[in-house]
Amino acid sequence: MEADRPVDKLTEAEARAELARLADLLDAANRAYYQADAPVMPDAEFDALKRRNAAIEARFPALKRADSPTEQVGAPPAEGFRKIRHAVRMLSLANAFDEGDLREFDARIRRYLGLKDDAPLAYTAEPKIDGVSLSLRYEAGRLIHAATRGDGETGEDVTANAATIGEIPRRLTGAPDILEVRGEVYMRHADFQALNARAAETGGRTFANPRNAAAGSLRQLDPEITRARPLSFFAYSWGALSEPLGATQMAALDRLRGLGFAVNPLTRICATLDELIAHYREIETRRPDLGYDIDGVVYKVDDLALQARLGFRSTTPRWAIAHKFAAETAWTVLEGIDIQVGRTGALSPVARLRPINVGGVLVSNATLHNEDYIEGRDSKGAPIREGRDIRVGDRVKVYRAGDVIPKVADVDLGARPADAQPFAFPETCPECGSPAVREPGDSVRRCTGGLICPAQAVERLKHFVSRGAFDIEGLGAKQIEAFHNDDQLPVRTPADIFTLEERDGANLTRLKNRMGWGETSARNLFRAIDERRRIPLHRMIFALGIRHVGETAAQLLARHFGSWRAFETCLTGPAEEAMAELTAINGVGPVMAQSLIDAFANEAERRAIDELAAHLEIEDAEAPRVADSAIAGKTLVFTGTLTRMTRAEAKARAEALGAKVAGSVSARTDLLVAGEGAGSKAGKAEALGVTVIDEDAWLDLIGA
DNA sequence: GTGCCTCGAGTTCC
DNA sequence: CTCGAGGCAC
Repeated sequence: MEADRPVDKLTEAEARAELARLADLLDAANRAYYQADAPVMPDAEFDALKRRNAAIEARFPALKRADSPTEQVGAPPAEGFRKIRHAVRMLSLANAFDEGDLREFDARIRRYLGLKDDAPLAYTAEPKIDGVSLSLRYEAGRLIHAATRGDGETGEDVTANAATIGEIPRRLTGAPDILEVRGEVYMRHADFQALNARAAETGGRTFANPRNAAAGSLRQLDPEITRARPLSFFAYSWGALSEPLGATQMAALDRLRGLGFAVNPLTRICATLDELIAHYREIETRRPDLGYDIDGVVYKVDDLALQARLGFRSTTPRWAIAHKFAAETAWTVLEGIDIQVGRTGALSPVARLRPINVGGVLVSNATLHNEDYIEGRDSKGAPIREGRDIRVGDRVKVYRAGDVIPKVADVDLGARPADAQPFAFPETCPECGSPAVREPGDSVRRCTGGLICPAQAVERLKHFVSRGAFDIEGLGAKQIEAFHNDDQLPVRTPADIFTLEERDGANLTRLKNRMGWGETSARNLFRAIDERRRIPLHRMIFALGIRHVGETAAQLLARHFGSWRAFETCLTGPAEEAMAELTAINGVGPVMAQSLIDAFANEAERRAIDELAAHLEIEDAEAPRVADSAIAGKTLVFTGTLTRMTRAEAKARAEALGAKVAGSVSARTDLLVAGEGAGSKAGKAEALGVTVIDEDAWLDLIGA
């Protein structure tokens, strides 16, 4: 067709067809570039098509499609939404799946607070809306910004879109000077159906479920599109505040309602666990008639002073839990079992399924965990599924754990084909043929090929360029695969990445011979690689991909050793000394230490590390940051009975202020906090000349 | 030895 | 998101 006819000569019908063609083309290119990381057309051509699309849209605004490529930036962060750092982190919630989990939750809270089993402890219970969480910041009563949750630390700025939602006030009267309201943006069933019906009529794109519709609508680059989408909002929490909203969760929610926010009408106070369960059942019964999707019930300790005492674990508050409804399940046929080989050599079975819709998502793969799971046993050998094994050809039940990860939950023995054979888990690596062995006590079988195994090598490289490691822009998983298989310009070890430009030569001929690479993209890649020749120590350690050493452990090691030289010297020295130094680090035990020592003792690994380090300038780690508090860096011991807080709480407070808490008094103890009825520890402390303070002095010290 | 709590590693789909 | 297991406190 006349693809390149001048825009001003197009008839309306031609323009419509051309816009459709461009939308497909650009969408495919976008996906290839951003999702698969394998460009299918040169950047210049992509830009030209995009300009043409925009020109046609400008001339025929009425024809602009719902899925217009000008709206659908493939999401390179730079062109997308601005980032907003949350003043108070947006956490997720721990989950409870049955009454047992719920009783444990209550028991844990009582233990932490030192409350007896029969002491009163009220909770709020409210439906958990299945939408998109949003944080709204108001200053002096004006909406300043709206941010999505993102990773909890940093979200996306969707202020212009949020401001178009009717249930989100742009101005508040009588609100605290600073007020961050948190809640859920969602779409009601009726609105969702109407939206999809309209989209179907006009040939626009329809959404699979209300949650996707809400998420997609909130992330429109053009707020006018969001305005046309029927979104709703429930407030359920808050972030930064210049003054408290109330003394209890319920009072705070009432205050928010008074300020003009919608608060879910099914929110209740429950005085006992039995009341919580009764309210859960009631919400479950009413679920089909609510008119919007919910996926459980959230319980929170009502008393905000108690919430403050309970505080947070690493990613969740201790004072709240989400009681989830049973996940949707579906039956389908297991068409095959493939074995994937991971970075550490772990052989993981993946179920290939006859595609099936589970809760609004088409699922064709699912995890089968490991060898034991297929056979119907748990890691300790106890039977699960009454010991029924899973065979290719079986009819299996699939669900999405946490509404995300597809899993095979059960098998229908009645539907098993007569010729179905038990699955023979491979004892050699399907990728490299090396023996795959299972260490005693380990639940996974691992390929012993190490770097010989192409699957392990490529997974190691993917880890190397991943987000917490070298994070090289334009060099994602797909590109790593391509370079790994490239005979002209191979990348087989991390060091190869840093010699790419040199090996390709000044004309970049080899890279440009490859599909989708032009001058610009090649230059951009080399620039991105150069930017990482200077790398912080912790990123370097994490990037090595040593088993048991994740991001946290890498930070710990970097802070302990301070420099690459010190780290390397320790690990290449005598093994006993290395073991002693490593295990002395708080948070490093014998297993991780051995894993580190083994990695540096292996000749091939060691060579790869040395070659890599030669291309890099590894930055020293910052000296451990000493928290700014009276007890930072001190070692504390508690003894006797504390009356105003429990031991667990006191310990958490002390650690939050940078102190270490030990169990017994020694010469290294800086401070002993003696509660009522302190015994031998106090005597020992005095004998050692350790400062002893009472509970009141302790509370003064921490400013409580 | 037991019981948290966290971390690490593996997983899917958009 | 979940499971298993490492690390640590009791």
